[in-house]
Amino acid sequence: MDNISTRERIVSAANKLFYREGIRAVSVDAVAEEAGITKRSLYYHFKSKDDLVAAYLDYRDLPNLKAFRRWFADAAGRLEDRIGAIFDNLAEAAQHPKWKGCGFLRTSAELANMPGHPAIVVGAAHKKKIEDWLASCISAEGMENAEALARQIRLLLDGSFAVAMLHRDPSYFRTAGEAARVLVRAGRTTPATEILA
Amino acid sequence: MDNISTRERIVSAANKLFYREGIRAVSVDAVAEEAGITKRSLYYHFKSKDDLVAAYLDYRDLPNLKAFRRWFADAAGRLEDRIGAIFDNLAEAAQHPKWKGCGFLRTSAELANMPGHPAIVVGAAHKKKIEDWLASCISAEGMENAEALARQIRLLLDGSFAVAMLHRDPSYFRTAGEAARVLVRAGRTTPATEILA
DNA sequence: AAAGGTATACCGACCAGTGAGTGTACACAA
DNA sequence: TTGTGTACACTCACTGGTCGGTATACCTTT
Repeated sequence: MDNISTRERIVSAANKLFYREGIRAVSVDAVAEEAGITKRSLYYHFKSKDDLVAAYLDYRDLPNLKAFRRWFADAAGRLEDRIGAIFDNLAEAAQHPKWKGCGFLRTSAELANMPGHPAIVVGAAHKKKIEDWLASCISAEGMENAEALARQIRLLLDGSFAVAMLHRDPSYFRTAGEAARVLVRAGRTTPATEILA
Repeated sequence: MDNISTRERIVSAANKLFYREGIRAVSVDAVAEEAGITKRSLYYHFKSKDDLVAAYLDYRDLPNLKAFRRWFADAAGRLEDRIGAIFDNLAEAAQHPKWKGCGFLRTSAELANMPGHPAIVVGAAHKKKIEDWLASCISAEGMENAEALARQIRLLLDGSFAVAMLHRDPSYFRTAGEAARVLVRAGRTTPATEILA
């Protein structure tokens, strides 16, 4: 078996550097140094940089999902307000000076020329989880068009990640939150067949 | 004066390679070779790779804007249908095997660790232009909440770029287009103060 | 019109540094 | 004694960027 704590130190170092600088901008040497080991030891735990990148995203998967769930659970009001709260919390988080957008989206953008890359698989799975979770929240409220609505909200989510990062302006999250509220309300009063294409 | 045609050959080569592979994945040597010149000559026309990257995005600015304007102008129906047509055309374009998402967004994601990078400035300006143009289209229809609505639609636009690329699934453009239609309709029946935060 | 100067546009060769990934040896624990 | 985990030293291709030099064209000045 692996020495867990070393492996975790490596992934944590990778998370710090890859999120801050990007994938190709960070060398394996830099990750090893940040983790306080040699590169050769890193290659004992990971068979390639590509695998390390996938592990980096995997490392972010659960904490991310949990934050979303918490924000939603802690919010009061109707469904649209609780979904809106997710965007408000994101706007808050994006004010932190170390915030650099969504690691999953940034990585997938950087590796867009390698479709089957393990990190892209992890990233796509993460985003699907978010979408599915949103759909479950919506259908728990008795709405029938949950999947379509969840997709639309997810589009606003990822759109605000991209735009807030580009302009370094967290207020786009609030704009997106408002749009999400409108969509939820519209979905409640309109039959699903009109929302779908 | 510069020899225009050489400079243009360089930018065109940069466009081809940077869009296909990403910024850091493409060396200056590779661009020079694609342009059929030596690296030394490339550095005669551009003072650094960073400048070349900015020129690459600048090269995409106008054609992109024109496509959007054309799609909107050629579409029939009400405002929501003409805006929806943009998304439908994007869905169409994204089916092309060479489609790799939005070059502006991908570049800004890759260079997110260099906020003042000339290419990011160009990218942000391009996206602002799109947003402003959308707002002008909306207010031309006599709607008062044009800026807020344009922002929301732009969020859906960039969101679908990111998501369609991640999953390699152009259908997200159509989902986003449907959401945009809903937002336009809601904006017509609701006073602006309720749309804004 | 000849001579000289200057700016444009290009190239081959090179530099110091960095990239991902390896071969081998050594320490420790079961 | 066998397997796990770590380190040093290494390969070799490639990186952005630069040096010195050349061919051509145009613009003066005589």
